[in-house]
Amino acid sequence: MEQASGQRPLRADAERTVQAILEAAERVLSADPAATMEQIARAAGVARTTVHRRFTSRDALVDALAEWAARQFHDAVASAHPDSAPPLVALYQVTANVLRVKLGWGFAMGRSGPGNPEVDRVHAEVIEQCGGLFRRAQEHGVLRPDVDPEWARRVYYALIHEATRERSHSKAPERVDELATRVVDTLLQGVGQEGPPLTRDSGPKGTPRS
Amino acid sequence: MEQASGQRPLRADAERTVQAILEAAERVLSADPAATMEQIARAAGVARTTVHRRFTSRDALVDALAEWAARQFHDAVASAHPDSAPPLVALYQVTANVLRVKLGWGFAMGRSGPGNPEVDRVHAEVIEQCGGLFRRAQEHGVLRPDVDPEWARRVYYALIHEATRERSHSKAPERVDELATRVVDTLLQGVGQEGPPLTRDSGPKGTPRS
DNA sequence: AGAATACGCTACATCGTTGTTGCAAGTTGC
DNA sequence: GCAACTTGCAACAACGATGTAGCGTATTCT
Repeated sequence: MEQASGQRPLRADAERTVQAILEAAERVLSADPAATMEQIARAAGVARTTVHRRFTSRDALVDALAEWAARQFHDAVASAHPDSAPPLVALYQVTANVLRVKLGWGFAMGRSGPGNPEVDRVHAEVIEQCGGLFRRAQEHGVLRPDVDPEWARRVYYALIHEATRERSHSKAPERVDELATRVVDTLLQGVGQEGPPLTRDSGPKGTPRS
Repeated sequence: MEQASGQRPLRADAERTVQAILEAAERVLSADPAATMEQIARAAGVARTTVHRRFTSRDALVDALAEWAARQFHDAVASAHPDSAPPLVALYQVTANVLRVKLGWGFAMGRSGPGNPEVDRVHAEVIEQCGGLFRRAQEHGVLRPDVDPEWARRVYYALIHEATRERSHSKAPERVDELATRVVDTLLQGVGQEGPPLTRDSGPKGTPRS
């Protein structure tokens, strides 16, 4: 077992094949989570038997995929120094980094599920870091004191996920910055006008009271 | 084809069986989208063959489920009068109604996909209504003028979806109101302190250090 | 009560997917 | 150039899920 993880040094072409399979699996499985090995193999431009040679089973393949994505995810968050940089800077940096990764590996990151314990461990670690960041943000007055940090984190995740569902997947760096700005803006400010909305009546416009 | 849709008047007990199957399918499929007919049948308390008697195929079952959920979704939105009530009232009402439905039928609503054209039509209609509501909200000064209405709608969907992922699924009415309040609050205000965050430097704030 | 309908159960046919094996041909690396 | 490695291809076995059919029994409706 564990053929995909560098058990023994693979030859150059074999290494490329593994990479091609992983990328194809990402693409195909994000479109249809129940896709067959045949579809994945065709998308990777290899024979189905070759896929089985590199990954002992279908589960092993999606496991490797999830593990690879989890590592990318972790690195994207960690490289933004979420527990040392100023909260707002770190928040933006984390957002941009994660978006960059998730734009290309959307499938493998969503389907974490209780499968690989290693993947769960990494995800929990990331949640821990995000939680710490949000706590610091709250102490620094970036977040409102009365919001549940857990809810804030989940909203944050959801916004990032939604941002990756944008039309026209141009992975250009400036596009990522634009998306990150929108995510952070929406997270902190929402989409409404200033002023507490629910405590006031439905009073339409007229008195924006600038 | 089309056995589930009242082709011919079913007997009372048969009608109940159909209902039980749909509810069980919702529960089981939300836990595992690739669940077997056997699992669904067991969960419904009937034999697998009975499921096949009521639904010609597996696809027909999930189709019926999606159609049923789409109708519920549509009714939940329409009954809030999204294009006549004051925007803020309508927004809250729509949120509460949709939450009420989705708390019990989360699976069938997420998996819309390009399957049943009727389902797609209903969903498009709902999106149309939401779009109109958000446009009116913008005109009434509830939404900021510079936000993309489409982005606002997607954020709205994501927040509702996230709210249904809460621990402890108590479908108590007051719980729904609490969730709806949180969703609308977060949508309009976000989770941050007042003031534009990204234009200012990382400086935490006016020294809250109590 | 009687006819129609619905259900559970068993058995069976079919199909698609998974995973394996062997061999020939092509590629890489020394 | 040669040995080791890798891939494609074809064939095969095993498995689970889907869908069908028949029969005996239970329920509903009138």
